[in-house]
Amino acid sequence: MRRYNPTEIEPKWQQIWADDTRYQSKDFDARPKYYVTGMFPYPSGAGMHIGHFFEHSIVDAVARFRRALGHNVVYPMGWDSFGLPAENYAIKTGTAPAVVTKQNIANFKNQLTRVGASIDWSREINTTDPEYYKWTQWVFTQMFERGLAYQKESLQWWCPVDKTVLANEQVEAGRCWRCGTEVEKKSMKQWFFKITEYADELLEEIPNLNWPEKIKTAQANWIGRSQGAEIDFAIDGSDDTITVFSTRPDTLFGASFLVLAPEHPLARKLATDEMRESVHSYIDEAVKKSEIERQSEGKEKTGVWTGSYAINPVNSEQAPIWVADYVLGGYGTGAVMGVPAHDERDFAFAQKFELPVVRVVVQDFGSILPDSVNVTGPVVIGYDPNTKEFMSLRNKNVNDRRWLVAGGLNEGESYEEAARRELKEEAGFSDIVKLISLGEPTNSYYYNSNKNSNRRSHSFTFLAILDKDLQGEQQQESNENYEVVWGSSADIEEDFIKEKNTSTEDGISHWIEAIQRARQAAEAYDANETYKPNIYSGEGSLINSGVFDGMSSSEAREEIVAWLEQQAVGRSKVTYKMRDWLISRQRYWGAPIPVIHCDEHGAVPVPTQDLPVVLPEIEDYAPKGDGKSALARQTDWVNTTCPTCGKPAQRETDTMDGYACSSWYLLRYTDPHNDEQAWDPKKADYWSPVDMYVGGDHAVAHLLYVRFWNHVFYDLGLVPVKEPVKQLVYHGLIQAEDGTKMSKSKGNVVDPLEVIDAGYGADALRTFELFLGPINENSSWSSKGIAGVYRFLNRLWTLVQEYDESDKSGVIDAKKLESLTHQTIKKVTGDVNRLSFNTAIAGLMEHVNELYKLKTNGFTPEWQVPLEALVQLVQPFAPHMAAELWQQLGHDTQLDFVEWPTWDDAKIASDAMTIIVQVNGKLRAKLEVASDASDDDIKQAALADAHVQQFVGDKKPTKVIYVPGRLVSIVV
RNA sequence: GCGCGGAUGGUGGAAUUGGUAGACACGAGAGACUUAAAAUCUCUUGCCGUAAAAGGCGUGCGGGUUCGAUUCCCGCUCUGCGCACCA
Repeated sequence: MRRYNPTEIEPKWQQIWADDTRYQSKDFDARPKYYVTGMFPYPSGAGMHIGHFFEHSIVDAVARFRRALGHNVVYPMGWDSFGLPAENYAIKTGTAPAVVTKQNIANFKNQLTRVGASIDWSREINTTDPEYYKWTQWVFTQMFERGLAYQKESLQWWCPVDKTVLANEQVEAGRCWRCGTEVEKKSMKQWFFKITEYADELLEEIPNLNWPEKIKTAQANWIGRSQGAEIDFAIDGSDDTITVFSTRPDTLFGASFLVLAPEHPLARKLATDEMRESVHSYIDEAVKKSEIERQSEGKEKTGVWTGSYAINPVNSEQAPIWVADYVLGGYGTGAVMGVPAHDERDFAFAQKFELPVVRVVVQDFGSILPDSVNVTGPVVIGYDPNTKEFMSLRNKNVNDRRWLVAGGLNEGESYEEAARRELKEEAGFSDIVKLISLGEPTNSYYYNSNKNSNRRSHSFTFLAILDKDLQGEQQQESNENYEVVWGSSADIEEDFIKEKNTSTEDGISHWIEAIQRARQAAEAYDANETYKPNIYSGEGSLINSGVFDGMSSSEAREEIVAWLEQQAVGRSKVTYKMRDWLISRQRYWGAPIPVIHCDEHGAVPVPTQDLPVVLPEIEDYAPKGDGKSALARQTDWVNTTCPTCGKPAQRETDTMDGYACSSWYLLRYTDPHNDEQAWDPKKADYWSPVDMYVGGDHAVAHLLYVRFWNHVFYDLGLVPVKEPVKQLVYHGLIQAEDGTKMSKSKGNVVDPLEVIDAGYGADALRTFELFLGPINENSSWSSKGIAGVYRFLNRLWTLVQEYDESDKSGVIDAKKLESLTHQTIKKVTGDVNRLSFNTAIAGLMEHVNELYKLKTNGFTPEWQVPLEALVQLVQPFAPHMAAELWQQLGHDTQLDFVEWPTWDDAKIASDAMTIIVQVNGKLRAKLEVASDASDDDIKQAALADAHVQQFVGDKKPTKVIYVPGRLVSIVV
């Protein structure tokens, strides 16, 4: 018998695959195309790790599955090889980055071969190859001509160690994403791509993407579209105006101050003589501060008054103008209106600097009813700190405790006075230790049948600290109807929630809110703290807002903006969080930005026929901290002539962000060797979009840029669809055995080649990585676990060997064998389709276990077909073994293109089925019945079952439910 | 703080539309083979209970809907990730 020896068969098949062209995809083939790949890696010196292998296990399983389904599969591969590690290595050692890169690529490629990935190497690309970056540069010139690439002097994040500018996406918590150094701000002239022009389009397409929700929301948040309004505030005694951006123009009447970002152009100018010095020094400090310093100060607000006032356009009231760094210069207009009553940040600021708080929105409970008459008054909840009990009222007529002390405001009475009065009348308490206001007022809506009108009950809620033993007489009417009861807040709340679940009156949540606030206030009282009510920043009804009073905030938003527009002091406005994409890098190892600076013609793009602008070979790669790349010192290279006028001119010395190179590589795969154009649109037509793109990194940056470029290409007529990636698969990480992240420094990295060479082989490694769990979740490596998968492969191997060597004269239950096989084909096919590889493999294991039971009666010739199917099913996971066994089963065809097995439901079905019987929802019996038994017969059989009878007994079943093919549920 | 996920045996995980919770695997235990070990094969394995059954309890916690809930609804707790003073 041949032993399973992956170290022998795997290299053999890898050689066969490398020697023929079976994995080379054909353009314009009549079969349906399937384009699948993983995110191309940066070829680091460390080699591929277990995560790369995981990614390719997924891609390769899908590629092999699709090939067997009859698709023209392309599984291309390439190298994202521009980047800092190679350059830093070059600075240290003087070795040209191109040399190191070449070595690393060879290493990666060898590793990929050793997993048995069915890659079409004829399409291999490399971003550092001039043949490739020629077209990256060409895309830049296209962008430039459409006004989508532009140069701008701006303050930029600067990493003092890597000596380069960083994009917003490359700054993580105020630190450089590469080296972790605190970043600084530096003003420089930089190149940008105008991604903001596509913000709306990119956002609109998100819902149509078959991508993980997580990524889609991350992208939507990143784009950060805000619908709002710009509002112009005149400045008292000046011709300047300040325009603020707000998503809540409905709160305009509550704007009691304005705040400018330190970077705001008017910030210094508006400082009055007395305030000039403090304003200027505040701004100087703020601008100097790094992001990390601003953040480390937490939420503590700082700021300074300019001494000037703005005029609120709706009510002509004066609003002091402040400068504070909690307002961001780069977002909106760099100025906001302070509405402390309805914005937490403004509230904190107002508290600190004692600015007025004007409440203009009241929270509504229940749906707003038309023509509501306002009734106002307090709601009071009693609390006895000695017993920690809360007081409510029990309604004697309906016998529930979901009533609180509440009432209307008498003429001239304050809420607090009314609260005390009601507490005495309704509950009999006149000694109140303390009356605590529970913050923001609320509205609740109801219909008053006595008065035949809708009511809006506008109430303030109070917590009354009481001693429950000091209860006096209730007023007679109250006494007749209500009894004072005490209990935990949860008890009371429960009664209200019960009511809420059964009642149609949605205003009930108003009372629940009151109780929750009361509980918080009581906890604060017990802890001897002051209760700090939350400010209300949600939707509601307007108050203190002139003619807009009573409107819902959503309605008022429109009405107020309409009014502002009519007065020409405001306008509806959409703002995005996303900024333009900064692509300039002051580094050597990148694609040179193809621009020539001419004194006369400014920035001129290099004409297509002069591309590529090739990176010159140099001696010293190190940047000198002057904000320029090493290229700037290559005067021979820098000095050139203007393409427009031919006069002396200089080359741009910045290189492009690596993300630019990776933003179009998926298209280059469709036509990788074209030296006439970036790709032939006909080929892109055939292959686009990518059917499945697999990765586990870059939720926003890369995946947004790829989309952005493809949208641009679509507008240029170069691609057939707007969206480049149909389905995105985002896999989790494989962590170390202890559940922590694998890292070189921790020394817990599992080397995939070591696992293969230890004798487990690539098939076991691939299969195990897919068996660990759902691919979109993180999982942990397990050295024991891979042994289990190896055992399974070994059992499968042995099964075929035994069949091969047997005289095939056994006894066999052919029907069982067939049914099992079809069942497994169905399961594995379905599971692989939905990328549930772990359950597909489990199904295969189960199948092999069953076959082991069947083989105890020996083999027969009928085993041939089921074994062939099994080998086919295992092929996406363990292709080497599958190829070997396929051959051993007597085939000289390429298994890759043998049609995937199909199943027949009729062959899965058996004559008998198991019906479970439940009595009152509990499992009591299992019945074996004929598949064609009638519903009534099954019900009768269920009732007749002795065990079921034990539970039914003399009681008469009130209901017998039969779910066909599944269960009988009896209710007694 | 906001957004998006997740919580199931000793462990990783399964249950695709509300219908036998714990597939499959690891670990553990027992047996067969062996002089012995490894490998291999077979069996047991959620908890309580029992000689064995019967029975009871069980999918983070508290409620609800339903004949029936891991699955749906309401309210919490913990946890992972993303964004984070974005007005």
